[in-house]
Amino acid sequence: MNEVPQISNSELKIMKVLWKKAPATANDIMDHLSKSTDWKPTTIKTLLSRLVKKEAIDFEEENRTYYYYPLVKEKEYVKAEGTSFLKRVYGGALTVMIANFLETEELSDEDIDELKTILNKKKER
Amino acid sequence: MNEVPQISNSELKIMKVLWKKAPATANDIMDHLSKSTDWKPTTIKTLLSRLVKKEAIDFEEENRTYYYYPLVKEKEYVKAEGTSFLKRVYGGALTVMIANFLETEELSDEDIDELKTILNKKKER
DNA sequence: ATATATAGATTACACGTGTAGTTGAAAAAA
DNA sequence: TTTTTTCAACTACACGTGTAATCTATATAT
Repeated sequence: MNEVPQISNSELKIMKVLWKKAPATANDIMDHLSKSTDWKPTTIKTLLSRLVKKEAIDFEEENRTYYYYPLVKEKEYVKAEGTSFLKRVYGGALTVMIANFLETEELSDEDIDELKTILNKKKER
Repeated sequence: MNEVPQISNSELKIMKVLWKKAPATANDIMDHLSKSTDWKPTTIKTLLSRLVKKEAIDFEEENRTYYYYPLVKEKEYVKAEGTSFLKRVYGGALTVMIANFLETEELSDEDIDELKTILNKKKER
């Protein structure tokens, strides 16, 4: 479990596609992202190259085409980002952070029940 | 309630000092931060200037010295960052995010009780 | 066999950021 | 009054990022 490299916002969009479906070619990714961005194909190539360099992804070649797949797992990334956010904004105070989200955001009754269930399970153990 | 400007990591350290105690001079800030960073005074000046430009802070002059104070409130910043993090990493799924934090981080029994209390209050309303 | 399309590699370029050094003007000290 | 200190302003400079355009080599179509 190596360090999770820094992944920029644009790069993250690529990662998300690969986490959903890999291996994928640059064109596959282009298709996925054409709805939400208007990136040119070269932009995607650039981002892919940078991600390879950072060892966030890797690829295998077949007939002059690269099939990319993630090296960094989504779980790892999410964990790392969460920890970093927690530290940067809340100085690491998890409870404060969660309390803050609970208080300032909208939650349905179902959401609330779900979270309570998790809390209960957590306590038992 | 204007938009919260982009505040970088280094700038955030300055903001945190000002949120704790304002108005403050560059030297005051230097003192506060000398324990946790080894920034040169000019670095702090630069960051202060950038924050003024972004209208995250402002200042009043007295005897050729600037007394800085925040324009962006901590609450506003924290809210904005939280929302942005939530969207970027979790696609906006608050419950998923909280559930994830609850599951992967350590929580004391007291923490758990506190959070449950918040949830209960939330539901009543 | 030659022209064209295609994939990846290389180059580009502006803007934000981290981190200062230098300059200029005013205040304080000598 | 001349020197020194002290602010803030201006300049610097490398690196990451967002976003491509161009180049090069191969594959494909004619």
